[in-house]
Amino acid sequence: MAKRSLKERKADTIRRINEAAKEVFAEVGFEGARIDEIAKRAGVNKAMIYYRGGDKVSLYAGIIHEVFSETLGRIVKEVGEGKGPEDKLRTYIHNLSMTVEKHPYVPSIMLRELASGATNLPSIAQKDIVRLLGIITEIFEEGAKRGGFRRANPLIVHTMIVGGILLFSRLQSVSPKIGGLPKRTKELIGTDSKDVADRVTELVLRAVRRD
Amino acid sequence: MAKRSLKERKADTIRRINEAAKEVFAEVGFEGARIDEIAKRAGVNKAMIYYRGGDKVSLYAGIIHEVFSETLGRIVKEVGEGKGPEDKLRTYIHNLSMTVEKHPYVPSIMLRELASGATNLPSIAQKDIVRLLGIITEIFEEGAKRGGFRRANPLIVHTMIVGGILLFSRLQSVSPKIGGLPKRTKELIGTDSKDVADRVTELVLRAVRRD
Amino acid sequence: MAKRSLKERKADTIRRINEAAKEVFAEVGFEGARIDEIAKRAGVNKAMIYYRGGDKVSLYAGIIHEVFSETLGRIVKEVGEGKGPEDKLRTYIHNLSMTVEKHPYVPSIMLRELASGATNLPSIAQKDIVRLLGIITEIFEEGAKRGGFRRANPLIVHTMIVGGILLFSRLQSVSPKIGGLPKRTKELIGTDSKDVADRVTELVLRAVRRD
Amino acid sequence: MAKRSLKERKADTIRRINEAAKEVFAEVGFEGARIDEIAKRAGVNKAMIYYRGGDKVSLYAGIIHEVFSETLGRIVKEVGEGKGPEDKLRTYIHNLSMTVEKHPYVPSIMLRELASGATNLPSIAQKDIVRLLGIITEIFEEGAKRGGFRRANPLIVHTMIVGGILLFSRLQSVSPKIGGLPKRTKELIGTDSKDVADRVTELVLRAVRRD
DNA sequence: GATGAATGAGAATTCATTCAT
DNA sequence: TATGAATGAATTCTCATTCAT
Repeated sequence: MAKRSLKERKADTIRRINEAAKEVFAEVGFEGARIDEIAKRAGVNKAMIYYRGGDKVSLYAGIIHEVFSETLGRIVKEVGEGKGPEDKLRTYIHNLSMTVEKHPYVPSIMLRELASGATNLPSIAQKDIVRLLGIITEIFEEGAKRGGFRRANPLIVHTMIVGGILLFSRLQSVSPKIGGLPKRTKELIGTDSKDVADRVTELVLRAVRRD
Repeated sequence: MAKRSLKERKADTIRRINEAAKEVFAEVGFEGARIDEIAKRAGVNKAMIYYRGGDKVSLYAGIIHEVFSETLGRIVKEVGEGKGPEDKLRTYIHNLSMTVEKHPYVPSIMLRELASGATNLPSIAQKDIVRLLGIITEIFEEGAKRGGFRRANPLIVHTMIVGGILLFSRLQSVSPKIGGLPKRTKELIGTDSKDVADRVTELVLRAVRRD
Repeated sequence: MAKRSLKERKADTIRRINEAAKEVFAEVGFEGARIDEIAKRAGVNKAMIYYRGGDKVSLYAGIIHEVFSETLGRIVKEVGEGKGPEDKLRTYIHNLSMTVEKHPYVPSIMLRELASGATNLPSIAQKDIVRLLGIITEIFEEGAKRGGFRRANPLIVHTMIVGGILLFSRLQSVSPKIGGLPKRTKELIGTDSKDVADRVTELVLRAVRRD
Repeated sequence: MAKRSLKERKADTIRRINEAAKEVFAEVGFEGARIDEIAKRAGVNKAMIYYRGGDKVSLYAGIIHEVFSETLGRIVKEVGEGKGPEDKLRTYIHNLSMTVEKHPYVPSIMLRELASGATNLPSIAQKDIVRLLGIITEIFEEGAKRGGFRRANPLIVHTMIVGGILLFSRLQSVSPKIGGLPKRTKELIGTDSKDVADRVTELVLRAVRRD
């Protein structure tokens, strides 16, 4: 094995811990996650996790924050550059979907946070959510005024978008475990995630466009 | 105080245990739930739970099964009686929404199950899900052939419907805890749940109707 | 084994835990004490200790408080009844010595608290100490005014009394472990504790009496 | 900054480690002391402590030994030079007090050792204690035979002396933390340590002198 | 039917110590 | 000489579950 510098080893260790934590949190949630298991998957001693400054809570918070700030950052920038509400809505959906595609552990974690009432969600992430809701509300306001959108409750649309993306992603993961699925259903589930974003986008736009 | 028969006391105890369990599982999930807490809320001794309902797993399974079989039973019956795909889709959405309305703990539990890959979902409930997916698939097939539906992936529509209902319900619960929400957003969240079903239905129908 | 009622068993368990805790805290101090060891000596499962409401801190605090309030109670009462400062001083010393005789774990615990700056001393016990110092100060004031006492710093006298009692008690415990003690020294150490109180009293009175 | 030789740096490092260790051991005892904390206060890396002084036990032993051998050496020498038992007793007390004055961490450490039954006391230090007890025993024997001392148990006198010095020193440290002390008591505690030795000496001599 | 007492098997976290550079 | 990285072995505390009455 090629020798690596101390710095590289450190960085690698941290990265492995983070990867493992994402996996485990996604699989079994915050409460269900075991530090032992994270350490094992990261290939480090359990104490290493604490040495690197993280107890369970901060490990979790770090992961959430990373994803949220990245996603929100992209959305703020790209939606800001969008021409017209329809384009902006496309961008909005596209970016949410991209996050799920890049970080497959996100749906599990987010669904659990929604389930628990955001118990373990760091407060900074809560602010990110508020901003996200603000953005889609603006898109709809603009759409109703200038663009061709019907009047609709943007939060319901938002939950349908996010719900569609998150739940479909989970359905894809869960389906192999579910026995008795007919072939046809399996094929429908096998849709790839870019495709999902496109289909969701299409459905949403049809739903909100003025005739 | 009027004396109650043994039978009545027994039934009452079981009912209280079930109510408490639903609450706790919804609040903190399966892993996070504590038998101690359930016992406390039910006003019974911890040992009583084992004496009655069995262990944590079966307590959970019982709750899930109750809701699933009830919901699926309704849907099978009423969708079967529906006239045409549009009517059937309305009934489908309406019944899902009704379950959430009657059993406010359902969204939390379901989202967690989706998150965890149905780890704790009893196998009988898995069959129920398969049947549910079968039903919506049929509605869309019929809609594409005879009715006025466009070709669409019914699973994506299903996840948008369910996602919309479940996530919006959670958003309503979580929102008081989230600081910094603008008034306008709070108003939009305050929509009542029947209304939500109607709005979801309307959006979905617009999305899937052929022009 | 004779069957005992639930209440008796409970009381017995609590008593055994308390005894064991006193032993262990005395032997190795608060920091050194292991819950495992306490449980083992008490003949109960480790979890029992927590079931009975005590974590390490409260277990310790309970023990301290018991001894302090008992001792101070006796001293306040009996010193109050004493005739003249000399009698009161005898009573003061006698009662401190009695506590050590009845509760052999006290010297270890108190010396450690003095060493650590009362880190683990419950605040109520701190108040007890303040009162104790108040009492001896009054005895000396009265002694200087009315009785036949010389002017002396009562706190120094107090520390010599308490130091003598506590350290001598410890010397008796430690001496068997110390190799190389000459016979004569061993004999001197073998003095019993009532005797110690008497000798301390005699020395102190000689030291403070006006010629 | 002037460059220092390797030797100087090494010596300085060792000195800093020793100072820090004394502080920490005094504050929280052997069990409570953390190598991390010692390293931090010494301004060195944790591994340095092992590289230099060995492990926790030997670090502790080194500190104890230093103080003990120094104190005993002084006492042996100066008591040997003393004229008559009264003078020797003065010297004995004076030297014990001097050690406490020079090494403020000693009372805490010694009280803890007494508390724990000398668990962590290196065997060489145990021999020092035996010699110390021998010396005071001899002073009293001489005093009873030739000088003007009454018959008294020298070990009890020793514990009163040592107890007075150690406990009063601790009382001074602890008192700022204790709320509710009356002004008068605070003033009495504020006595400086040389003064304490003088007062203890005076009290002891009055107590043991033949009338 | 109901419950207080009790426990085995973990769970997170800490810490003295060693390793590799 | 000096140190950051890493870990094995505890340690406190928790919790689902069983037992005895």
